[in-house]
Amino acid sequence: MDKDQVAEVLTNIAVLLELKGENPFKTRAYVNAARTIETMSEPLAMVVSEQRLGEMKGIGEALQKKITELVTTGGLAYYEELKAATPPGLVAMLDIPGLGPKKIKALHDELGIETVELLEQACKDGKIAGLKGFGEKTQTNILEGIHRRRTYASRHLISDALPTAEPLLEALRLHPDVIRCSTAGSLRRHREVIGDIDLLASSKQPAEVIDYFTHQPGIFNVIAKGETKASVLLEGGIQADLRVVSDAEYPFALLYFTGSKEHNIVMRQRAIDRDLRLNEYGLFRSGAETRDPKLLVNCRTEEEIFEKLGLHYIPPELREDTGEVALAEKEPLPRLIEWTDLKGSLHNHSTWSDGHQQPADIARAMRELGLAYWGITDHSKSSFQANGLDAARVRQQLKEIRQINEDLAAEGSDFRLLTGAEVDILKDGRLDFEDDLLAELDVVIASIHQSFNQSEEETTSRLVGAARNPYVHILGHLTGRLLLEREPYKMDHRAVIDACAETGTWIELNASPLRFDMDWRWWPYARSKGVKCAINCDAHRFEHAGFLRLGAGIARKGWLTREDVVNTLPLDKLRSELGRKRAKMQ
DNA sequence: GCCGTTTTCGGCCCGACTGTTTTCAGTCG
Repeated sequence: MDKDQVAEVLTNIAVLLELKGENPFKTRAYVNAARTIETMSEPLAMVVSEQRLGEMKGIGEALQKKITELVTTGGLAYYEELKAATPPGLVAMLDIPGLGPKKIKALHDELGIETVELLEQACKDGKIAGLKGFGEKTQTNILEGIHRRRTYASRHLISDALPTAEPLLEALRLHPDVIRCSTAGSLRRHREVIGDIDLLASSKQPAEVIDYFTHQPGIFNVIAKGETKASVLLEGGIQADLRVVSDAEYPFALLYFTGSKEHNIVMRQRAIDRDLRLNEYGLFRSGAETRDPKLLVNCRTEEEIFEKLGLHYIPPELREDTGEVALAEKEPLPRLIEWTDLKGSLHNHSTWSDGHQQPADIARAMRELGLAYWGITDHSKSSFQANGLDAARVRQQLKEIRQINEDLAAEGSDFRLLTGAEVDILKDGRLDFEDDLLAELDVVIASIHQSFNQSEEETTSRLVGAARNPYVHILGHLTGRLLLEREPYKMDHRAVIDACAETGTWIELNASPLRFDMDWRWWPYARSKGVKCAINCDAHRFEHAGFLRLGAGIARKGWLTREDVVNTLPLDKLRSELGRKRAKMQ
């Protein structure tokens, strides 16, 4: 078993233990161990065989044994026993809001309820309200929760959440009682997929702000409403939570609610190590009363809180507990890329294949946006579903684009289209075009669009092979995933990144909000190997140029700076970089 | 289940909200 699989088993064990009613700290030990395994940089099998598991934080004697069993035998008796003892329907019930392990256990023990369907029926029959600890309201809420889960997905693309959050935030900004406000949570951290929208405001009149918020247009219903906090369900199916705090508390609340949870635990622990206490209300010198204002360490902004804890500032995108705190202790974090650093996108489509606009119109639109260049890289012939081009049509398109560029030059414009192709990596690893054709193109992207179900070894060797081709500049959407729709195909990131490092091949950060592929979690490794990134829109329409902004946000999560991203370069420098690999490999 | 210069037991981040109770447990983030 590899580390992802081991981490998944450990996470599942934690869920099963919760349902069993085990000590919550024992449960957490499994969650922590899963995270440690997932984020370790060495191959797990090596650490196991060298018996160095115990050196890792959070892995003691018991977990060493279990992980070793998983890695060496591919299974774990303890896990199988737990699974056998827990009806799978109970796990599904955890997804219903308001139902946690204790209530689910009670439902199972008292009424023998083992599935969501049985639970729904029991609610309708009025059997739940009579149980100790349950009531009419809980029964109704469970039914509503089951219904809502069927009607709406509970996870949302950031591209759906951002435009939903913006009007709410704007409304808060305009309210006279609101002093400061911001998004928080996973949205502020710019996660690719979010659960709900977190908003934070400071005010002297919290109840009024809460009331104002719950009466905004676009609210389907109000889930909860208190003095300082409200949750609403928006018409698009996304939940939004608002918390209102005093302005003195605001920076602490913003830090706390931006998270992530794991990052917060590290920060709190750091405060404790300095004889301080950090929570959403403040940073306090140690004392019996944790919210005693006399013990408060004054901070007006998040920046000041980091400073008081002996840290350089950590941008929200990096607050994921992937080593940011340890580094911020030693030195300023890298200056992350800004979306305005981007000069164009190298991977885009036109009506020649499955795009919606013609090259001349695209050139005009992208020039007006203030970009410097735009690659036209239509599909190759094997992508027949996308109207892929054969060699003859590619050469025809080359002529058209050259003419457009000549016209641009005649008008005195510096904007240029780049010629290119998104060439398919075929099932057997060959490319869909011959090298002599690829050599005629400004920019070549190689991507997988077929045979998604091959083994990890086969897919990896297709990608490594493509990287070894001297004419391929970029590997496109590395894993083929479609967020919330399609799983990535199996491939070995490390091996592919290493091959790119060796050959001078760039890796795409496909900025389509359905893809964001390669995943941000792999960019620090790629960066450490000197592999460059191209943030590409994979645009099929004008509007997709806006993906540059979203893509830059994901690149920031991957710790990327302007220097790591090739399409921050001006056109002449980009052209010389595009020539570098071809020169090196000939 | 993990951890430890206050170390082999007794902690483990912590507060708001809801619904059920009648002082609090469970859930959530």
